[in-house]
Amino acid sequence: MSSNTTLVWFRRDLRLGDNQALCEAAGRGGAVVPVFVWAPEVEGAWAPGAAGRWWLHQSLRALDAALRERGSRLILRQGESVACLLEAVRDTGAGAVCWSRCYGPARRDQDVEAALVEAGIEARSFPGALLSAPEGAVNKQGKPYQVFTPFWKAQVAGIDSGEPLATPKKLKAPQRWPASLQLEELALEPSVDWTGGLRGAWQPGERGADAALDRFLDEALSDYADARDRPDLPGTSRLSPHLHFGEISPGCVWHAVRQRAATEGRKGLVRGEEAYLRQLAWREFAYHLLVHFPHTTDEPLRPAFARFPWREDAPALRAWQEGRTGYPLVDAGMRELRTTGWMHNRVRMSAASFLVKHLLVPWQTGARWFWDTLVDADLANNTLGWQWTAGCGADAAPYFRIFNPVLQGKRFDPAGNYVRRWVPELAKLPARWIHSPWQAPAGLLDEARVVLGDTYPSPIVEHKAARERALLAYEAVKAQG
DNA sequence: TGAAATGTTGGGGCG
DNA sequence: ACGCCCCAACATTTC
Repeated sequence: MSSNTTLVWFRRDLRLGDNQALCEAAGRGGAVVPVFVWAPEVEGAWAPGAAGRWWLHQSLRALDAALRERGSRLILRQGESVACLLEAVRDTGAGAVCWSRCYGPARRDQDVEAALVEAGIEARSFPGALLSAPEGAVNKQGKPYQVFTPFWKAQVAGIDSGEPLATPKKLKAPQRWPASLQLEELALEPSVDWTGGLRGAWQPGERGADAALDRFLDEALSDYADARDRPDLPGTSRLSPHLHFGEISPGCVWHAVRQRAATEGRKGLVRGEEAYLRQLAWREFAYHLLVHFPHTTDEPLRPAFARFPWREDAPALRAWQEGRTGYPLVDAGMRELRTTGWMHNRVRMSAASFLVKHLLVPWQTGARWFWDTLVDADLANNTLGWQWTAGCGADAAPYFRIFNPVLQGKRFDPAGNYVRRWVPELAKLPARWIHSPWQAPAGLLDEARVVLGDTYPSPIVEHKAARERALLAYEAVKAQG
């Protein structure tokens, strides 16, 4: 025990590579004590959901294993963050605490920093979860950006994130390790195991993140501009949960994509690379909005939407959640979500639009369901996505843009293979009818063993009528701007 | 990061 | 050969 021991407070940066806080601690030459504090109460209503807790459990185990390969280990504590950290400082005699900042409405970072400073402990925090720190970013009027493209051009597009920081080869252990809870004691995994589908779909942890990035670069990036909209193809990066938990840094991903152009001797980026970096920039934009408008997790950014005549419709909500709306693309997406904890973004837009516009259920209700079921549930991205869909957010889709789930299916799942995978009771229908089985000739339905209203539901709302109802509801918002 | 309604155009069938 | 109509294809506007 000596005052040149440094605590590394792991937050949502569950990696050893390109980790500023860890490198800072290791570079001091003294002992390093990695600590994770499970303090869900701080986030209040937005404590991690069930799927996110499952992922967190796996990721903490992977982080501990990686630390042990380097002569270290992860200390687990549970309770209020300030109290736990001060206690860990006392237990180890540490003189400093390093961490990667978490951006969001919770004020934990500020509380911890103030408490450490007051206790005479050095506090060093780093912006490792984002490409650029959001606090000071403002437009020419001195206000936060509310439109993506100017934000992209001024704040993100030109970033050169440079070489990622190397992984420390060895971490000096303290003379005696402080007490730690067992991972199981945090009770992050569900008591009734429903996570088989998650286990089959993902490899949480830094190694899984690196593997996902390598696959994406080798197999999907060049076609990303077009294939990213195709839920039937492996055209996306699938990095979202890894990025959420910081198993890979956005700077590392950004650098890897740009490096690809550099090694091929290109000055500019090809379409796919540019399109993917823009997606990473949407993540930055989401955090920018969350930091500057923290109330938008629960309230629409555009105040006029307080007047919107949302409906209470428990049976329709349940049908949506369970993937039995009668619209195959929506149902496929909602079942993919429940099974794997993830849904393709193109389908997220269609499914979310269906809940908000066809069913007139409040976007907050959808956001809450996604929060509990997505392994990549992220307060910034989830808030942005739902407010975008509902038309009440920054740079949002106008309310009168109403997705037609049949047309979206025909356009982006042309052979119907995505629907066949997740809605197997429709698998034998030919592509022509698979997105609108109610229009199929009776003989074909018979051959495909489909009985509407029995083996697969009839549509719970009729598209044209639902569209007109949504447009009528929107009048209430339009009236006074 | 829509879709539907409405408008325009041009090729081809046909009297 | 000509004008007329139909309608697909595309463009524009409206929600």
